[in-house]
Amino acid sequence: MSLTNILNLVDSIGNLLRSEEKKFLQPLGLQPIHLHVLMYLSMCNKYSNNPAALTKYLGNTKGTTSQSINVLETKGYLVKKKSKNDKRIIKLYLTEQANEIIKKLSFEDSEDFFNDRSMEITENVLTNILKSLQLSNQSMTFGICNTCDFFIDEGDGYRCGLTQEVLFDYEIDQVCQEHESELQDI
Amino acid sequence: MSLTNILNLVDSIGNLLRSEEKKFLQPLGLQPIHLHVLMYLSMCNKYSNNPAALTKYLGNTKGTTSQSINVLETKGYLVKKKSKNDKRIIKLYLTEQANEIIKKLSFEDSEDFFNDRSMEITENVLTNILKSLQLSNQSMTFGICNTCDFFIDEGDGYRCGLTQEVLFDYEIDQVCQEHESELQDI
DNA sequence: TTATAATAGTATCGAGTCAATACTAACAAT
DNA sequence: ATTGTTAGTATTGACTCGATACTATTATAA
Repeated sequence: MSLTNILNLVDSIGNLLRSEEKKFLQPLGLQPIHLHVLMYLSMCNKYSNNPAALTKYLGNTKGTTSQSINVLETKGYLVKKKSKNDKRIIKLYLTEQANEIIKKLSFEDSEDFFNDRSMEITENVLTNILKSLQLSNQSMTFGICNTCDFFIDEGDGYRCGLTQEVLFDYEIDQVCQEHESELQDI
Repeated sequence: MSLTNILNLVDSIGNLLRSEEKKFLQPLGLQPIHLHVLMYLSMCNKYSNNPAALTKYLGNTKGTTSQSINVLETKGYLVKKKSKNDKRIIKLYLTEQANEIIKKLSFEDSEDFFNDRSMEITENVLTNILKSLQLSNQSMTFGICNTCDFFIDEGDGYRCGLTQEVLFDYEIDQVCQEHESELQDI
């Protein structure tokens, strides 16, 4: 019942998932890194779908990230658009072709080995482990929008306290690179 | 509170751990795959410390595994010994140099955000997720010796029901490539 | 208003991983 | 003996990744 045990389990599950991913990606001519890029872009919000955020998320150099993006662009999985506010920034958008791949790889939640309470506890424990790892490594600050300290519920809508922009319903579950929060008690 | 949420958390924690691993390995001139090999060899039992088991565990081809092992041998992290029973099989043993690296990367369990019951539930849920993934993919059968259906507790000692060999105390917590078990109820 | 610095991203090259293929050696089976 | 299977190695080509050097845009400062 130790943190080490849990992290070893996380690692084992991760190894298995990656091993299965590989078999799926092989016929498509894609590498694991490319799938990570697609998955990230499918989760992230409008402040976070650029090469710099990807670089931070993946832990690679920006040159490497640039190459990964080019491969995906050439193969038709994403398109680049220059940001209007800041012409240095490039926004990345997934194509329908990419969305189909992501759909195939998402898990169906049909199987219910576990009761809801167990799932809830597991989710809380893992969330806190993730947060504390992020804190102790000071490296990554990614998180879900509506769990952020800057998130504001105005009753008739939502707002980001950092950018002061209004948030649409579909945006509040997305991953943001500017995410900040303290640990929760459980 | 869904399986998908939990698997996404597992993936995020995995990404973060790998990202941190990379920073640690860079100065040593090692790649992530090499650390996975070392970690596996530090956990596995005497039936599982050979290139074929590593190939199955890592999901790579045996040629690729052979190369990874050669790098680690050249750099002094492991030694090869031919098996006496079957001269085709090579047994892999970690050196002291490798054990030091593994020790540096193991987590200290000091921090106790979570109560024991939460940790226990999390461990059970993750264990069952791992098992069910292994079942549905029919690929990997690795697991801890004493959770195996072949494991026999004889009161005054332990025995493997598959090989019929006596198991020493330190062996019953190791990872085995022949592991088999059904899902637990929780 | 220029300089200067900082930020976002790209291009290129060398080192290294990985898959595919073909190979040797040892064991198994008939 | 033979044929087949299993365990591992060697080689080659495609590709990833990090390092470095580069352009373009924005921010800061004198």
